[in-house]
Amino acid sequence: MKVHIENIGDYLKKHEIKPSYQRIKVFEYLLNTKEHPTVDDIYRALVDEIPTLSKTTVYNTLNLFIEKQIAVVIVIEENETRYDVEMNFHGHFKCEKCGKVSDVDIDPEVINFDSLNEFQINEHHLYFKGICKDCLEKEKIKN
Amino acid sequence: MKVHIENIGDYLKKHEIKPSYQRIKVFEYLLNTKEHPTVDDIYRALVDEIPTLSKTTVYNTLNLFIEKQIAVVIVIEENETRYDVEMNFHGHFKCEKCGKVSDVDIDPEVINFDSLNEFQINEHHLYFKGICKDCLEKEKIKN
DNA sequence: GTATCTGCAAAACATTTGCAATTCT
DNA sequence: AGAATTGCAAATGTTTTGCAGATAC
Repeated sequence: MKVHIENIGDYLKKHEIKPSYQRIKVFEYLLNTKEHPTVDDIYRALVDEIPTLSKTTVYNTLNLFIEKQIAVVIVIEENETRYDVEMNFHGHFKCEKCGKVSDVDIDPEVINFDSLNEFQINEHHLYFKGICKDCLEKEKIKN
Repeated sequence: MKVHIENIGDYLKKHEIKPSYQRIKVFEYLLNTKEHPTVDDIYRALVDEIPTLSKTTVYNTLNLFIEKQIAVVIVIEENETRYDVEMNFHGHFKCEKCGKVSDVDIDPEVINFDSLNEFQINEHHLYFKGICKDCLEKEKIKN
């Protein structure tokens, strides 16, 4: 599902982003995790490896990625801004029990409603909330 | 498109909400406007009529509406929490030019993807961004 | 050596909380 | 009077900004 990227430095350069150590690490983390992390998740995941890291740099880096269109913001809940580097068309599901956010494959053809014809659509955001498989099974076992 | 409600006081009572003046006015505003307003929009719209109104009350009121399930939060963008009292299944479109948020009719049947089968879905949120009809026409006229 | 990038501290916002005053019945 | 509601002021949390020092080419 995730984009395959040979070399992060080259990928950043291709998108006019100078590949600093911090930027490579943030991008690498976004690429390797499936958690659609928040700024705080990213910061906490990297601060051990980069002890001087600041949240400002994480913010700067993410805003740059978004400007250069190699990442998108996903906001499933208020007060919880998450980031995604998977740029293919897909939806997101958030489990209300465990809080995990998963990707959902969606055929873009399906989202061609008549009611959208009057608009020029630039972005689709499809969010679903509920209970994930794992949490459903855990509940079954309990009962 | 909007729900038809005879009497807001009775409607609030039916949902176990004591119909104070502030609550009636906030609900009335949500019902009559199509703008999917933010807290600030609501506050600014009502403060002339209710000069003692505070944002805290608007927040309290909206949180109560959400708890009692007569309103929902819509978050199309980070840092922009909006509210909607239309509880039927529908999507939202936000114009990137004029900032207006419109309702989008969607057949719920269409949103039955195989990829969602492994989840128990409790909420759907469908957001679209782009340029609205009016802004597209304004651009045409300019050129 | 000059541009850029990083990260601290402070500022800017949005939302929540504690609590005292007000209102409603 | 008693219970609920309102709204001020302060607290909290998130994101942005200004700027000085560090880093890279």
